[in-house]
Amino acid sequence: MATDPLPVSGDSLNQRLAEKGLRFTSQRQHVYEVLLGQRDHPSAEEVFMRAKQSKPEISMATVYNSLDALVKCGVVRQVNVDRGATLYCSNMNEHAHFCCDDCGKVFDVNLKNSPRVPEVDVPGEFEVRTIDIALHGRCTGTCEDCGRREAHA
Amino acid sequence: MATDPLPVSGDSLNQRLAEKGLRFTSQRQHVYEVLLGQRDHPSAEEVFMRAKQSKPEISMATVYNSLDALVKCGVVRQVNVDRGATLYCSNMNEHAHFCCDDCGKVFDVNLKNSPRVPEVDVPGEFEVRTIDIALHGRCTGTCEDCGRREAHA
DNA sequence: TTTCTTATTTAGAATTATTCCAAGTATTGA
DNA sequence: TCAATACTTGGAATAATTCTAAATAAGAAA
Ligand SMILES: [Mn+2]
Ligand SMILES: [Mn+2]
Ligand SMILES: [Zn+2]
Ligand SMILES: [Zn+2]
Repeated sequence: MATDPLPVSGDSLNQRLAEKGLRFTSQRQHVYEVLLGQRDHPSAEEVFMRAKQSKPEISMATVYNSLDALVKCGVVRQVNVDRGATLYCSNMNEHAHFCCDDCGKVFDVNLKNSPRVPEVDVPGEFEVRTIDIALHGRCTGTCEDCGRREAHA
Repeated sequence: MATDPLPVSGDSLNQRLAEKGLRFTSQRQHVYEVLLGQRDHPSAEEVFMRAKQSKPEISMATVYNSLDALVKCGVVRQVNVDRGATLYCSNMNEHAHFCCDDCGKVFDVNLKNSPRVPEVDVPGEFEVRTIDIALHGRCTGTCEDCGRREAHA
């Protein structure tokens, strides 16, 4: 599916961070660029490995910090689909996630137009901010990884 | 919200397990009863503590095994809302989860009638089996725990 | 029943995922 | 330019889950 046509970048990221009282740093920018560079659903560990390629001195702690900062300022979302590591998604369009229980890969799926968001009966004492929709099942197509539960993407 | 009016029990659990080639054991039954006895959203650790009260010899590994077995045979669902431990829900009615980002508690919320399930555009190569809907926000009501992120329920 | 086969349980070790820490460094704003 | 504070870092610590190998229980067959 189409990913965000307007990913935040440069000064814009700076602003987004500032709005939340967070500072703009080269590490945060770099982590964000890593996410934009390959728009799949990597774990913190995977982001760390990609980030090190062009910034070998970055630390795991900073990757976690940066991911948290990016999530807080709304340019990245967390994806929790199973018992494994949290994944990160840089597509901020409204979409759901399909997770293959067989190969573990996560894919974006579009929500159909109209009432995009499921109609929920939320008691008054709850203030809803975000809604995460996760579909589970199997990818039946040409997934060469299906069958082994290791390979994530 | 109302929890499942027909929780599986006794022979019925036996059958459900058998259908999946799993054996009925006193541990699995006990773990299931623990979940039915307090229908909130405990973590494996929490289930372990509750289970030990009336069956002190049960082990953590068995709790994980039992929870997995119960999930596999469809009488319990897993709930993954954040970076923390996986939670377990014994309410098998169709419902969504509200997770308070402040106090961490998870509550069941009803999906409105009509198209209960969100309309998603799933590419042909995916076979959807289950859909999980998680709402995030804050409980604004009389939550005495709100403000500290420890206490889960 | 008795026996055989295989699944399950158990305690504890091992792994994985994430958070915490203390010291040095960068950023902000006065 | 300086002080205050946020951020980064490597490594230790913790939390969550999985793995292991030996003992036990369950189901099927005889
Ligand atoms: Mn996504
Ligand atoms: Mn529930
Ligand atoms: Zn697959
Ligand atoms: Zn709350």
